[in-house]
Amino acid sequence: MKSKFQRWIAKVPDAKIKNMEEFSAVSGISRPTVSKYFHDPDSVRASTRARIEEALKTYDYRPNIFAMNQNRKLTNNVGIVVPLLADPFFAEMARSLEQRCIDAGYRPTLFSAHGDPDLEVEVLEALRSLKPAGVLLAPLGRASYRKALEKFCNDVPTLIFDSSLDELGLAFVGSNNVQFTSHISDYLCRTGEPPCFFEMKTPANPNAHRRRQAYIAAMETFGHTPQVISIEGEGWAFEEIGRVGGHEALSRGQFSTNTILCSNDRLAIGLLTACYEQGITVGRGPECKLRIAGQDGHPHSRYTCPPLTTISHDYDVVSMHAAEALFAAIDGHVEPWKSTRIEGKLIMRDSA
Amino acid sequence: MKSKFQRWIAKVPDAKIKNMEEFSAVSGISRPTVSKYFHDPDSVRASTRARIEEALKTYDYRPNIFAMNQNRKLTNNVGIVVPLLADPFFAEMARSLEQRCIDAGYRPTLFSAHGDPDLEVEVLEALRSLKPAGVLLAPLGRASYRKALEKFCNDVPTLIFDSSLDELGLAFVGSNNVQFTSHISDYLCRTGEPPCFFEMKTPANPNAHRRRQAYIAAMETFGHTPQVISIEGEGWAFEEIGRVGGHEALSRGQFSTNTILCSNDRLAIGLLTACYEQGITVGRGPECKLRIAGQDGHPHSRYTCPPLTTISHDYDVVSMHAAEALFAAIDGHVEPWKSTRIEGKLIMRDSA
DNA sequence: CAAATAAGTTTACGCGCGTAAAATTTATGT
DNA sequence: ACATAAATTTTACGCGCGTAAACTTATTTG
Repeated sequence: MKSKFQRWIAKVPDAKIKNMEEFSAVSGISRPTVSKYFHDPDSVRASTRARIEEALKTYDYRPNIFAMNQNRKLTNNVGIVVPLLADPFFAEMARSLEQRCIDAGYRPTLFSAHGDPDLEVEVLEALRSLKPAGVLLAPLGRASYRKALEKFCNDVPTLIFDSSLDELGLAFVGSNNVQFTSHISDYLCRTGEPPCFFEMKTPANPNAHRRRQAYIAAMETFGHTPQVISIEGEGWAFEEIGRVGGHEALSRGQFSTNTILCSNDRLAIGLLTACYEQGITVGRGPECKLRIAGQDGHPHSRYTCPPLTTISHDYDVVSMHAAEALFAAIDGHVEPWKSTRIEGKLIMRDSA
Repeated sequence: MKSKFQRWIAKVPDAKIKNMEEFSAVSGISRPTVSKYFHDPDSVRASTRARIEEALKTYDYRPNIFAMNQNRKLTNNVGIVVPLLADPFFAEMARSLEQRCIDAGYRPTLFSAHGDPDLEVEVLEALRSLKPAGVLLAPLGRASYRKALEKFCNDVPTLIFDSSLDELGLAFVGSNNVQFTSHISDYLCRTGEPPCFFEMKTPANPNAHRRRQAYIAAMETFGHTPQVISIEGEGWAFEEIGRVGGHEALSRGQFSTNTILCSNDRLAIGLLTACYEQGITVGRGPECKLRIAGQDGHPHSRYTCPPLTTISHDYDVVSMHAAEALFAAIDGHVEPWKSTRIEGKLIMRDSA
């Protein structure tokens, strides 16, 4: 009866293979072995693998993903969650992480909290039901609901990146914000007047606090008086916040030196616009009134006028460490919680 | 025996509900009815719904998504596919569409082809196995593999947005590129010298061709001689292409008037940088040498120096039409293929 | 070449839920 | 109140695949 079925299929190669049963029939390999093959092609003998792949060419069957994931202890899904996909920094990180997941044989799914903590929690809930093998999470920061995250990390292997929350999850991988700010502060001090620090009073991201502190520490090391300008503004529209806050600070003469280090590039971009709108020239030349620097290496920073001097994340290295740490954990290589912070590279351009 | 089980559960409310069977026991509603409820809460009697939701509060059970989707003719998954998520235009469209899907009760999943046509095809393959109820697809354009897309559209209800490919899919919703270019060309002609047109010779997006043609038509209508500057460059790094191409065109004196209309905002941003680097002032003032305008209403265009005059997509309206057309098709409201093109809004800023 | 080991085959069951059919209960209307 | 329609319950089966156990065949090893 089986051979009869086989022959019938052989006569109709266009016939769609409905399930693994039928495919095992036409490939001549038993279903459990076919199942093993799809779980891990290297787990079957080379000759068996060849026969399966031969049949695969003719009948292009693909196992039902829902039925597969239903019973498997672990799916090969990996969730990538960022606070705001519209921010090119996160878009770039997400792209890089997605590629690494695919290369490692996982199925990445991208989620954005769109800047909304409630949505972040909802996303994690949805993610939970996907039974992911692991999750790469860049939390929203201070606005995140600590308890919900904690609970999630207990249930799902989660690697935290970009901004750290205590010792949550498997590990943390991100940039070394202290080094960022120290390094660029040092550069600014050596090349001109010591910088003021331009930031949001209530930043959306906890890294901002580290940067402010690192700025203050750096200035004291160099024997200068730190000056922090904290502007109003809520949410993730950093450019507009920087522009409006910049106008105010400029009008009130709040900047005590001609050099301004911004907490991040997007804020700097807004400040540059404010300067333009007030007719204030920015740059290193003698005719320029102000030097402005950012932090992040935002994809857009090359194209501001003047091009923005900044200190850039090492996107590739951060994403590599993050992905590899997660994959190691998924493979059972348990390690104690650890924080990895990658140094940034100074990018000298015309703005400072 | 059933009541016994029920009582046992009642004594241990912390016990995790494993499946619908157990949940139906503790809720006192039969499993088929519970199943109906999760498929559509309004399909059960109000009193039944109340009892289920009461139990839901105590036991927080959620149906297994894989088992659900396995047998359902249609899942409630909706795929959103964009050519490049790192482009803020698509990031914004994706965000908007995602929200509309959630509001309509669908489960959106975001995909980006990252500018790579091969990846686009792979994404569609992966999407296929998710058995989506529908897909919102912004194709890569000329580089897309027509046949793969066509096959996909035959199998999955697909709405095409942003850039149209013949009469593919259920329908097309996008911006009216002809109106875009005509409108802003008109504005530029009325307020100064007629514009040259600055574009990529081999654009990544087919809308670029429409815009060039509309520019030429508009110029002829106004009795001016059109002049198109087509620069070299492949891929999606438009800013850099615009900057490098801008330098070349400026050095060679290729611009026949003092006004340049760029094919899109990202190209304009690169050109602005090139102008800055050559010390050429851009803007409307008498001291300015050049006027530059873009097209798209890119999120960043407000923050260039000078702020970029552009014509903006009506993001909200486009995403609304796209989402509603797809949902209507999913609900079985079959309509002949149709193209909807939304007009853009002129945003006058300082650059032109 | 026989023994040992690895890989594949049979058989069988379970996962969690969709869904159909028939029986039963509940709501609706005159 | 009673017939009718609507909703729910029972019962039962199937989806496509994971996976365990016992057995058979193929490959490796000494």
